[in-house]
Amino acid sequence: MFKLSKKADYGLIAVKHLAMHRDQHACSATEIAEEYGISTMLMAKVLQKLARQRIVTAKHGASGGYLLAKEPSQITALDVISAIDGPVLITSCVTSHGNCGAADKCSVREPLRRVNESILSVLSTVTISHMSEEQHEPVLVELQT
Amino acid sequence: MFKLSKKADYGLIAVKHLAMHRDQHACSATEIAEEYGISTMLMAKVLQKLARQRIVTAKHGASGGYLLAKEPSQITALDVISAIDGPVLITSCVTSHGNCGAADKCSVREPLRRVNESILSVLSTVTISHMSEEQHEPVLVELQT
DNA sequence: TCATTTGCGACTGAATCGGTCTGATATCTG
DNA sequence: CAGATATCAGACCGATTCAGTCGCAAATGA
Repeated sequence: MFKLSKKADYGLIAVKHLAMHRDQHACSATEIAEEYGISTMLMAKVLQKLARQRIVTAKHGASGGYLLAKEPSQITALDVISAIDGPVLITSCVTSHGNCGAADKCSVREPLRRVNESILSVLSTVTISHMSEEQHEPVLVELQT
Repeated sequence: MFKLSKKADYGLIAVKHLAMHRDQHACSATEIAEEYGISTMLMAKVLQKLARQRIVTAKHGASGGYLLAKEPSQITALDVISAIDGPVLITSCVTSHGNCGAADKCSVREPLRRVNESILSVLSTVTISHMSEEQHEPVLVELQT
């Protein structure tokens, strides 16, 4: 298929939540999870991955929690998704460490690579602040056909 | 993740192959599968799905096979992918028949719906003839942030 | 010191996916 | 007509992936 994992979904929810409650207290995983009716353990796991990629910063201890590490306008959807699910590659063959066996025969690799680029471009154009605003100005993304 | 299924991959390969061998004989599933080193059974299954969606037309019987049902410029990557894997929905909640339980709470639904639109737009801009051409003129896709 | 909270890895059950097999039907060829 | 060649449809299986859980360690505030 062609779907976001639930974890990536939860990651976006969490980051947007943090963006909305910025400059207030740090939000714990439990707090965010309960707000949206998501399993606490799972939300914790998601936030840990975001912290490891320096998208959010963690504060240990009582009354600790998470805070955004950057401005909402500096965090893209691609940042969040790839922090949780790894690099976004629409084809299985164009991995970093090796190709599929029929690489030389495969006639769709190059076109798909360009489609992949375009999707990355879409995902990195949408920032968390975009996702929080109400008005939606159209942006043009260049697509190499 | 965010990946094309192998079947969709094979579908694109097959359709592109048919586009290149158009106006010649009909290509059988076996012929295409062997050309690219793919299992015959699997390629047959993929072509059946493409035939059911009227992207290719099947010719039964000896020296039969498949032919493109439309011009290569009229077949988009989205057509092929959704014929094989079903509708392209990046979020699991925005299905046609029902929402996730936390739909009212979920704050990322609407932004993700717009991202989904943009991806559909990218995929439906790329046609099979685009994927066969050598030169690649950039096209601008509108992205509703 | 103690409660709270993150960090990390191991684990499990379920769902999806890649791929195969079987049998039926349609059609061309000799 | 007989047989070879193809598509068509659905059941089936094993492997991988994914969602979600658990336990324990480490950090930190009260």
